[in-house]
This record gives sequence, C-alpha cells and structure tokens, in this order.
Amino acid sequence: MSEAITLIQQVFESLERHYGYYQWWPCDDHYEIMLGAILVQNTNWRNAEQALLNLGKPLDPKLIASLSLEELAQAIRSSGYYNQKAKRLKALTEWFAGFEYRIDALRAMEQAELRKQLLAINGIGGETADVILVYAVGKPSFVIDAYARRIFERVGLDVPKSYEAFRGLVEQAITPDTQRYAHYHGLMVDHGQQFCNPTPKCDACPLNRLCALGRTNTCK
DNA sequence: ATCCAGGCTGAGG
DNA sequence: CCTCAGCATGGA
Repeated sequence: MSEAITLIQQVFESLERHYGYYQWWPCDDHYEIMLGAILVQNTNWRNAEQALLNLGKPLDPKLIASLSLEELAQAIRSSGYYNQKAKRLKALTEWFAGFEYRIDALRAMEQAELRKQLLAINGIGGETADVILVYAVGKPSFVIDAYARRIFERVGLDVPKSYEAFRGLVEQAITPDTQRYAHYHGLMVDHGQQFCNPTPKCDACPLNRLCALGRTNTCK
C-alpha cells in the first residue's frame, strides 16, 4: 500500500468523520442534474441554479430542444459563459435524444463506453462527465475538481497533473461505490469552500492533524 | 474596484 | 505531450 493511497484514505476518513453523511447534489431529476453539471462549470451554484429555475420545472428536454440558441442563452444568462453553455446544453440534449431521453438506456450501458460518449460531446470534459455518471446515471466514477486538487496538495500529496491520472489514483484508493463517490465529491466541495479557498483558513480545519502529520505542510 | 466560483475548448509550443 | 487565453455573471 503506497503512501499516497494511505494519505488519500486518511483524508476522506477524516472528512467523513467530521461532516457525516448527507445528500449533496440538491435535486434528484436526472436530466436536471445533467444540465446543472454544465451550468455550474467554473461558476457558483447560486448562479447556475437561477439558470435552471429560468428553464422551468419540471425540466423538459423537449422544451430545451425547441428553444432557439438565443432564447436558451438569455434564459441561462445568470450562469455566465451563457453563449457557450447554451450550445453545450443543446449538444447534450441532442445526444440524450438518441436514447429517447431515457435514463434507463444510459444505465444499461457499460460505464467506460458511456463515459467515452459523454466526453465526445462538445462542452463535456472529465469533471462534467463524472458528475453526470455519478449523480445522474449512478455509475461509480470519481469526480475530481479544483478543490480536490487544492486539498490534496495542501496535505502534501504529489497530485498527478492530468485529470485522468488523478482520478485513477483516487479510484485506486477508494473502492468504487456510487453512493460513496457521490458523498466524497460533495465533501471535497463543501470542505473546500470553507477552508481551502485560494487563501486558506487553516484554523479549525478538520484536516489540521493530517497537514501537520503529513511531510510538507504547504497550507499557506 | 478586484477576486473568484463545483471547467472546457482550441490554438500554439 | 503541455500551457494558456477566452468565455461572463453575480456576490463578497
């Protein structure tokens, strides 16, 4: 068992002990989660959520398909990058139409193949694909994000540069389990927002002990 | 006013 | 393979 694997496990165990379990993604509609994954790209959830609300509830993929690019862009204005995101929502929805908007059809696919197809959609990169896999489809693919990078760098892990390498390492440390992966990504974000912003707040950080325990405490 | 948030793409080294 | 400008709003 390598040092890195052990450290990763210790971090998640600490966070889990400190914060406990809770449902993190704030909705359970599969399609809405998919759109939310795109709308929240490099944007805070408040702004993304307002965009979702503007698209109406219940969210209907056929409605999105019927809107013009301009109409869609205006509706999601609050999420930022609205011109790009409008195209991305369209691309994702067109792809989903190929499955008759049935989430079951996605669940029936092999995970690696589904992930590959998601990555082929314009506007869906590693993190967005994994969010869709875990929260919308229910496949155990670990979501890596900016907070995961910061948190692990600050406890002294030699974080792999590429998204795929980092994800591979974490998945090696944490046995694949959809509920657990969903929970752990939420912990990364929520903990990160409190303590691991660009300017860290190390006082009262539940990972203090690990940082001190870890070789290089780079939390500055 | 400046900084940043639950990234991705395409162009260029 | 890698880096990086560009994309844009709203809240602190």
